Amino acid sequence: MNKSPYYITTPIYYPSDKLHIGHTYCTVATDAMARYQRLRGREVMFLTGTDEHGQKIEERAREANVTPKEYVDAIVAGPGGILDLWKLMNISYDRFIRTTDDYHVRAIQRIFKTMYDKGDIYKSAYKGLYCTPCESFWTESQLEGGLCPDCGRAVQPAEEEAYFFRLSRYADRIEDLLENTDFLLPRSRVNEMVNNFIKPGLEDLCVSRTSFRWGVPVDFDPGHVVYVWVDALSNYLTALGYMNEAYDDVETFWPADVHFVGKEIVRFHAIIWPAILMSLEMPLPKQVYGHGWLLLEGGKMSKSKGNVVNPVILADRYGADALRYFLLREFPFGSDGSFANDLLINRINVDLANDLGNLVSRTTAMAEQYFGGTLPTERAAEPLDEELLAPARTLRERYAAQMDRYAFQSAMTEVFALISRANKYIDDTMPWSLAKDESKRARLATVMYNLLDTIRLCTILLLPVIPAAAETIFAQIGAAPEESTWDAALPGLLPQRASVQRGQAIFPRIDAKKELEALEEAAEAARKAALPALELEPYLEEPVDFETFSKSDFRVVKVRHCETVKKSTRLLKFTLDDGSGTDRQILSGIAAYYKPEDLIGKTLAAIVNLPPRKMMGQESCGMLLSALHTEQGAEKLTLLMLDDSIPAGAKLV
RNA sequence: CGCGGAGUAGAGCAGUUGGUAGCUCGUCGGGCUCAUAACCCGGAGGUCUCAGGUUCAAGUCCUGACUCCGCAACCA
Repeated sequence: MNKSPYYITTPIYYPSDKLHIGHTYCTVATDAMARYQRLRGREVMFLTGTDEHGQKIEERAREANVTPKEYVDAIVAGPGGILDLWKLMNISYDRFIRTTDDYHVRAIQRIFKTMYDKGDIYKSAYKGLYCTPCESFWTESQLEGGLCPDCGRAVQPAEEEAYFFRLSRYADRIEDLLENTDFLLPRSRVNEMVNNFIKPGLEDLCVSRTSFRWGVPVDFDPGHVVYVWVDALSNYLTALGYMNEAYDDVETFWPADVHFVGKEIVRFHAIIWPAILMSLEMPLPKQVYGHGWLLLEGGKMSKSKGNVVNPVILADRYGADALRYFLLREFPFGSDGSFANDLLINRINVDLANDLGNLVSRTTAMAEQYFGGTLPTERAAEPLDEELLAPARTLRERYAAQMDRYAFQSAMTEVFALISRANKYIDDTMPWSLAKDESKRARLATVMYNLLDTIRLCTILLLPVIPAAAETIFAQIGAAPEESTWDAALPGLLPQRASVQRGQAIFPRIDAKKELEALEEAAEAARKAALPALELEPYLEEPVDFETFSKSDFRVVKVRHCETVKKSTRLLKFTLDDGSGTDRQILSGIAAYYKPEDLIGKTLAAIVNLPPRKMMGQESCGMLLSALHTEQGAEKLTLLMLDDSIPAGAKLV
């Protein structure tokens, strides 16, 4: 068995917002792989973290009126932040790096200087299209209708001084790496990289900026900060202590065994990162795996579409294990998948509740009922047992073959095929029938033992995916720690006098219909909470001259009568005393906000010299004044109500 | 002709190196009663987008067409 160290990483996430199910997906997969390798007996370093610099964070912080550091601190370490999410999801990372950590900042400065001294980083001019108000450079393809995508104003060609990385120098070696090795997986990502980026020619990369301050300063050239590539990618090394004194693990763990990354950042990891390492004369990671995305309703998940799935809500309702299992079982890791609540609930019910949970439940119940919880040692095997035991003997190897190629979905399918086989074995052997015949106690004990032992075996292999539930199952079937190791993942290693301890249902069945509705509501509530608390109408920039304003005749009016308008959902009809001696009729579209009877007798304000206008066949002479604003996406309207001591007809000036 | 991916039963998906097309839900029928109304068996339902080609044999390889999706470089 291979006991060599194993180093695996997630990307470091950009904490400009809370993380969503996509980040959770990647991190859960990495965690499962890390736990699998630990199960295999390897010394694992599992690294995750956050990429905290850059213009976007600087802007967000300014909008929130806090410093950038305060802003990211809240998202990373604050309540409900990234650290909390990983705790909730039971993520067993060994180290968490933040690019604002002192040791990382110092190391980046040294790395930058090293590459500079070598001649791989040089100073030149960055040319681009610049939006002055936004202080941002844009590429041609980013523009919307030739205008700045942020503010919609015109952009000008401009240039700024910047440092460049001589990426072109390494193009040939990288093409060879991608095409002739299995460095980048799955294979389908290779064509995309080579055709899109390498064949057209690799251009040198801009690796510093002067247009914002929030980054690692270039210590030998004040005014420049290190741009994202060198800063973020190097985290995989600095977290081990490369060019810093915080840790001393480079020898042990570098090169990394695999970087798990989303397909959108494959390019950075498969081209730029190897080039940086080549420049630093460091060994390359063994593999980069570009996993697929979770799509929603056929489209990409995005905040603007309002279809972001909140992992916290799901984990709270169903448990982290259920969500972890779903993510890894439902989707092929290398391709995109469609996320939907009904898929989640269905998968939990069918696999975890009906098949696995129920198997544990019925098996432990029978062991208690027939043997008081502890099996006797007499045995009576039958040929039928082989139908369960034969696949059980080979399960571990079949599972490992899938896990070793990152095929979580197939690995889970292998395990659950044996769980299904165990359920069938119960039907085939009919323990309840054996229990009625005293002479068949040895046979009954054999059946129960085979079942408990199969559960144990399957549970070992499920440890990487559902760690907490697996421990509960071990406790219920009486498997000791030494019987829950990789070496023990073969049939027959549970003690003959196994002792069960029946407990609560491990994965309770979910009422699908009720839960789907509840999830809809929760999503709706979350959407509302995310809307701005208060929105105001835009202020008019065009001035109005005094004369025009003075022409408007605002008067105090008293409501004599008020009623709804037939066939209209929005209108209320007012009969008003405007002080002139003649009643005035005004129609107003405020039925959604007021009941007619509540308004009778109130003192309001109206403009009375608007030309009369017909609405729903009735004449409206003027307009009532009200205040309008938006609260969490909902429009609120309030009539201007005045002190009742003011007489009708009083002019508002 | 920018690049890549996808198109398989009513729905959602799996099919690694070409060898009798599988899974979940739904549906119809049967069995069991240990269990979380769960479990087990069986039936119906597919010209594997279309058209060519290679092969003894193609969902799987090749060519072309149609449709959908993603990416398009300093953007995490």
